[in-house]
Amino acid sequence: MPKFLDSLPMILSRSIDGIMPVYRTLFQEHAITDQQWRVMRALWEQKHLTSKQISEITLLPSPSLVGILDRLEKKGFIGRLRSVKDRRLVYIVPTQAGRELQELMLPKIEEIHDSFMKKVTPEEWAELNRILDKLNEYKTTSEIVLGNRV
Amino acid sequence: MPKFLDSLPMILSRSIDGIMPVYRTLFQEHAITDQQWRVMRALWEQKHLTSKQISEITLLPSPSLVGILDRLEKKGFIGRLRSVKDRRLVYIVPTQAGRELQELMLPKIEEIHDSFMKKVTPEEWAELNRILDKLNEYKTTSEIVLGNRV
DNA sequence: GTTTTATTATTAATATATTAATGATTAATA
DNA sequence: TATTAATCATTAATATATTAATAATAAAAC
Repeated sequence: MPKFLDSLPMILSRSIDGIMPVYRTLFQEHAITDQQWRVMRALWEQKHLTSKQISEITLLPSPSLVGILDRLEKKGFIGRLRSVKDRRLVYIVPTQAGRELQELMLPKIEEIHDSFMKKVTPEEWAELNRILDKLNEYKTTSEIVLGNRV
Repeated sequence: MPKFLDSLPMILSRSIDGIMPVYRTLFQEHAITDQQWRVMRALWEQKHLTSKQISEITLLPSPSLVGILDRLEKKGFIGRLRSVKDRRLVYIVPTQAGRELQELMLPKIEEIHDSFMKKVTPEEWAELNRILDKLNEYKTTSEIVLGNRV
């Protein structure tokens, strides 16, 4: 009856708990958090992004982003620019210091990424993505019972 | 250059973001949180567990657990019992109401689990676990370069 | 053109995560 | 056995997640 530890949320949590500390060592060297890096990473090669776009790219919830952007702004890594065409929008732009942080961190982030890629074959990596996507496909229970005849 | 969205943290985050809402609907019906359910689930068929044991089983960090247990206690689902043999330990025990909550929720949790299991073949599920484990195996960079000759 | 509806960023309230530190207690060691 | 080191639960400080609500603005519908 080991369903708890083998449940989907638990195996994914274990995986994340094992993976993030590898990145976190780097984040701490630059005194930023996981989420703050996600935002900076999303701004890579972008002139600007709205808060909503950043939310969609980074998967960070909008209400959380307010504080995350506040702190990045206070650290001098980003700026906020209210759109003149649609005054509801706020464009987030990396500052010079933000660009420098990106340049500094991205190569090491990619190193870490590569180190994970080396642990599995390209086929396994593709399989992982395929299976996760399959688990996230939306189907109602009845549709499953009916044998996927959507 | 889509490395960001295809990075390990991002694909796992996307997966969790897709999966948890399915469970959360049930949690909300019983007015508890993801973490609070994890604790109750860990206590299933256990007379008692120490806070530390619960932390290890549920992957919830000890400092978070203090508040989570506080709230479960306030809701009447668990009790705290100081050990007499080792007065550093605190045993967490489910109350009658806690047992009833478990009985009520566990079947539905298993239904949800089964609905996910139906989305993939048993082989795919095993593959997923195997690949995630492989990604979490600890190897130093040099060991990988040397071709796993540990 | 004015009312209604949508959208964007934000606030508010509560719960949790992360890191470091602490008090109480027990185990290990000189 | 007196001292030191380790362990457990907890606190503290800061950052983020979750859900619901709000103010400002824009788009749609009447």
